[in-house]
Amino acid sequence: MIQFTNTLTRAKQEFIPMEPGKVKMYCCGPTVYNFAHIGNLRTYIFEDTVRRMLEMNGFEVTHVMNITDVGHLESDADEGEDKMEKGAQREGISPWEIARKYEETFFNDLERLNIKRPTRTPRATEHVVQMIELIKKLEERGYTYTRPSGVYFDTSKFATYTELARLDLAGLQAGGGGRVDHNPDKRHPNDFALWVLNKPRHAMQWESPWGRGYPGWHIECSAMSMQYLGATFDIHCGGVDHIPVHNTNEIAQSEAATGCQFVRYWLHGEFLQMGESKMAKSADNFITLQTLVDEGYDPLAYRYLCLQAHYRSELKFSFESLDAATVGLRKVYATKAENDPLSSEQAFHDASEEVLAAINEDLGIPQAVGLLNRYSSYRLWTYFDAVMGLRFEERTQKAPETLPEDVAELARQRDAARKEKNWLLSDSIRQQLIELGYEVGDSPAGTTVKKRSL
RNA sequence: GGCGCCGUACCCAAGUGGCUAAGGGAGAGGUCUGCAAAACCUUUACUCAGCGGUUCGAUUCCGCUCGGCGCCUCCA
Repeated sequence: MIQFTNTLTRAKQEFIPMEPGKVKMYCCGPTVYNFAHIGNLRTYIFEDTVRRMLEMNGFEVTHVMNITDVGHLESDADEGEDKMEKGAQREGISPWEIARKYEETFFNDLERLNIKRPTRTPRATEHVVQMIELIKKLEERGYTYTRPSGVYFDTSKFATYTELARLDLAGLQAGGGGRVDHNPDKRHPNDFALWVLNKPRHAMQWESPWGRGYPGWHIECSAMSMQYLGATFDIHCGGVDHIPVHNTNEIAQSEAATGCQFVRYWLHGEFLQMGESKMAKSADNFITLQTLVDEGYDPLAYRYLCLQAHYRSELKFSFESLDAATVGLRKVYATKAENDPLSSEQAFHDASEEVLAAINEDLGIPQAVGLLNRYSSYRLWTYFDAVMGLRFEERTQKAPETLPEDVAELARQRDAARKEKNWLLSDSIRQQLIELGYEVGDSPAGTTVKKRSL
């Protein structure tokens, strides 16, 4: 039995897809105006394990992730400057080039983290027609009102607006501490733009029945998810920050348009904590995957770190814990194929049932990792790498490498020095080899040298 | 002002109404070694922020206090 904590009910529920054997899943993707940071990537790793776990259970998963390449306003206070344009100004290239550039680096990050490429990754700019159709439908059904600044969704017309986030609208309106900008065009503070009008400085614009403008940032997820997955689909994933606004609005506009349930299971990943606060692109305190690589870390060590924390708990990031994960993963890769502790079929079967049960209970990846470490079985690691995604076999079954000649020569010199008990020389050669990035050891056969894998 | 999350050993982090509170890292001791590295073995929370309550029994449920964080504006 598979169980997920469904944000809709705030309870663990058995997962049963609409169509036997098939799962339709949508995940909020990146806004491609800058590098993804490792906090963003934590969420994509979580979503990847959801998909992999479903596949291990025999489901055929259709995984859709949007690419947000339409710029949206920085805030209501900003006049016309959006993220895509901000990035474009920063780098002196067009918004379209910015979008393609960061889309590419995003996919590159996924690859390095061994995150499976989603089945489809539709771009918002290529689905403006579908968004307009959806807004038209909402307009026909009387859920919208149009003002000079745009077409808005009237949240007061959607009775279950507060359901997902359990919002207290009165409370939201009472406080705010000055953080909420009051847009005088909105009837209710929670109403949101479906189509934005009269922002001439905005670079990306399209014609629409309401005039030239661009889509509001929630509508793309509704339009694209329903196009590729249907009016109702099984799973929608995202970060916890999306619950009160983005996902809430997605539900409202989707269900108002179709009259049927939008998503059956909502799964939300918690944040990565950087020191005292969350990592944020706007705060400039973010670390990219490339930063980690530049510091000499293996992307999969970061993946391993993430696997050790439950997706619904905050994870405190530090280089100390990344170091710990690196050493830990190195030991995982050192698991020997010989003398497997689970040599009997019965033992292997029992152990894999135990690990799968952990994984299937609300994605208990951390417990599963704990079990895999405890069993320390090559067979078991190999089997469950389908979910863990640590490239276990690839990293453990590396073909014996051919050493560069200078390295081999140093090793020979060291053997000679050791034979003469010239410890001073042999130790200095060892140091040289280590600095070249090799692991050096002594065996009865002489110096052993191998490239450090991570 | 509203909504929500969290507080487990030096660090990261699982987990459970009651058998020995996972796992990883680090530390300590040992085997091995010319010395190391690696590996292996042993070891490290009578306790789960504090105080009350429910209970035969709570770290796990409830309340309060203290502390940390997130969202309510774009945000994974």
